[in-house]
Amino acid sequence: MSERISDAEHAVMEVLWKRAPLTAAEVADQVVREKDWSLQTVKTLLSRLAAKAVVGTERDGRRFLYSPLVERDDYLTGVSRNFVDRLFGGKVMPLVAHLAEADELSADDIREIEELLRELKK
Amino acid sequence: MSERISDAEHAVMEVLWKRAPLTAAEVADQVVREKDWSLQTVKTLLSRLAAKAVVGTERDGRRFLYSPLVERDDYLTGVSRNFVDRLFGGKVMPLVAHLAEADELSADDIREIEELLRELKK
DNA sequence: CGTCAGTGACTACATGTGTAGTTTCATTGA
DNA sequence: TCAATGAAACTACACATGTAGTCACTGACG
Repeated sequence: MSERISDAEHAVMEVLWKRAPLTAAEVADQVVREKDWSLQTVKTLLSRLAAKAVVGTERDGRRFLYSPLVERDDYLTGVSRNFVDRLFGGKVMPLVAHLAEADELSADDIREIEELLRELKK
Repeated sequence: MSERISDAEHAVMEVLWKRAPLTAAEVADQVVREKDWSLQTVKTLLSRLAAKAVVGTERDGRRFLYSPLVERDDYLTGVSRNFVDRLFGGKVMPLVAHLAEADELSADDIREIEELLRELKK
């Protein structure tokens, strides 16, 4: 049932996942380093996220402090699963195979992943 | 510049990637096994894909035959790259690590991926 | 030859998304 | 005290998307 987070909203979430709580202005300051958006745009996104209960608000005098209510990890798990399901029939192997074939994996990547898998088996 | 393919459109593409060219009715027949859509819906999706030049049309009497103009592999590469870039800073390792931590990888998966990586190094 | 079924073309319409502008209200500095 | 400032709330608006409905045409069948 977890609410959908759009691309633009995601950029805002990344800021809050780094540091929170923040005011809208502080979030906008950070977001603007990446995206060329106006303060109003960021505020709209924050409102939408709050409406979806993906971020929480806490009154601080006349303004709000925003904090994520969803863990970044949980979010990533959700979208990753969805992604792998939709595009690779739910199997991770074809995804890795595809990335490998498409030369998206460097030798370093391969070594790191092998290392990781070795750890996992313990 | 490659045109965006929406989720619903993607389901249609999967059918055409399996076999093509097909008529709209044939595509719909296949799609309906997965999604509970009407023939009209599938036709709309085909039109939109054709408008975006993601599928090509060839007149066959009074109807059309549809074929993909985009390779499945190229499409997958595009979306995978985009996905990994947006969510994992362009690195595949964190993605695999994440899936692993989230217990999305079975022991079989791990073995298969190791096998694949071993092959790659040759 | 007239009718019907199948086909593409066009239309529809609610909701989501990107991207703000405008309004209203309270606080604070002069 | 009063005006300017800054914050949230509300409004806007075009385009994308999911999900069809309707229309007009044409060829096949009786």
